[in-house]
Amino acid sequence: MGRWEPDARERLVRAALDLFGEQGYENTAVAQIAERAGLTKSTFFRHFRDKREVLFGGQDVLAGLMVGAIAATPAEAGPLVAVEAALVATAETFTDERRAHGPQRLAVIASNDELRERSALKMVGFAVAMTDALKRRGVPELEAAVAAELGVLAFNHGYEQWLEAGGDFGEIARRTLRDVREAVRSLDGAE
Amino acid sequence: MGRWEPDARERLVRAALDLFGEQGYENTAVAQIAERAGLTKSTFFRHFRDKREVLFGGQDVLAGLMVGAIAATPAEAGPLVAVEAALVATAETFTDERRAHGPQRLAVIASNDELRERSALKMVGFAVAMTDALKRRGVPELEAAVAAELGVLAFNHGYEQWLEAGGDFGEIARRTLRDVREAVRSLDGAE
DNA sequence: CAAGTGATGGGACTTGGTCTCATCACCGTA
DNA sequence: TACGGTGATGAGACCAAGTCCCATCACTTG
Repeated sequence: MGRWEPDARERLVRAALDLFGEQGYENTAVAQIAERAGLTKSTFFRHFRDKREVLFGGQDVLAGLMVGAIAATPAEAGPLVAVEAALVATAETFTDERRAHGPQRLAVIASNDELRERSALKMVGFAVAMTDALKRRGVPELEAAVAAELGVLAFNHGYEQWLEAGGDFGEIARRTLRDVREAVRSLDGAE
Repeated sequence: MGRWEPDARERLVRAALDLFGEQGYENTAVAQIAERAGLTKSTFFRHFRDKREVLFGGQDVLAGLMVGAIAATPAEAGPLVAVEAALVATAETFTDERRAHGPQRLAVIASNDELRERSALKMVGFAVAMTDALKRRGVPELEAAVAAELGVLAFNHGYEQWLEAGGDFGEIARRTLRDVREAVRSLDGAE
């Protein structure tokens, strides 16, 4: 595969993140992002489906890791064990570099409706992916859906904590999933 | 408030639903929807934030009903009792007329990414609204989030069943919420 | 009957996103 | 070393979503 300046995609992400921080998401045109990255609008849309997607690059990879981990979990294990494995499996993508621009990314997303929307869709994507993976293990529909939803909740809480404090995401996710399970138990106890 | 032909908003919704069904969402321009409703593009965007929103009219009302019901639940009641009240409180909006074009609406949403995205955002909106309402009752953060998420799950399953079989949505929602709770219990039992 | 109000029409304008075609760097091979 | 193939890019036309601004029209109220 031929190339000129390498890493066009990464350059676009960086340019976008910077410009969104400087001027806000809505005040930044795609053409401007491309220009700062030394590219053109055409090329931008060749790398990203739309303007939003430049902020959600790795999400599909994450879903894949989750599904793989659930499939690889021993058949005897319960659904929540598989979900735990799914969260832990994503840990490899939580690099220091990702943590560096994480807060900036979150701030941009929080500032804009379109972006919150896309974020919501990505989370639903995780839930659906895990639900399907669990069903493929023979877990009944509703149990699978509940387990997946709790997993997404734990994932999000874990992500927040990882951004704040750093550390091994695998451990953090295990902890937040345990917290979620405790919350479930106290819920069911109270009436 | 002066007016000409009344119910501009309803006419726009009907026109949109029909055209989406006939030609698909993407092949239908806003100007065309407006034209069929005897209006113009300007007026369309005065009634709806964007093209998607024409399919998600009542959702904000639903969130309001949920929040109100949770606030009105006796203080001694547990979070899931409040969530049940929230779901039941939305039953009044589930009219026969709404059920009539429900399947068509769902089919259109399922056919398009932008619309699934908007739908996901609305569900997150429900979850956030209920979570906040529960926290205002003194429910700890995580328990509130879990209860709200389970509530949204039950709501969605209930909506599907209501579309299929009809009946009183309040009863249906109570049943699906009970099913979700049972699924939670079997989850926690298995390991 | 005049003035005010709220909903609409109309059109200019920006930008996201698609599409098509030309171009250019690199690669393998003769 | 020349040549053709391939894949990434550039360039520009084009359409539709969404914003803005101003004129207009129906209806109400004093």
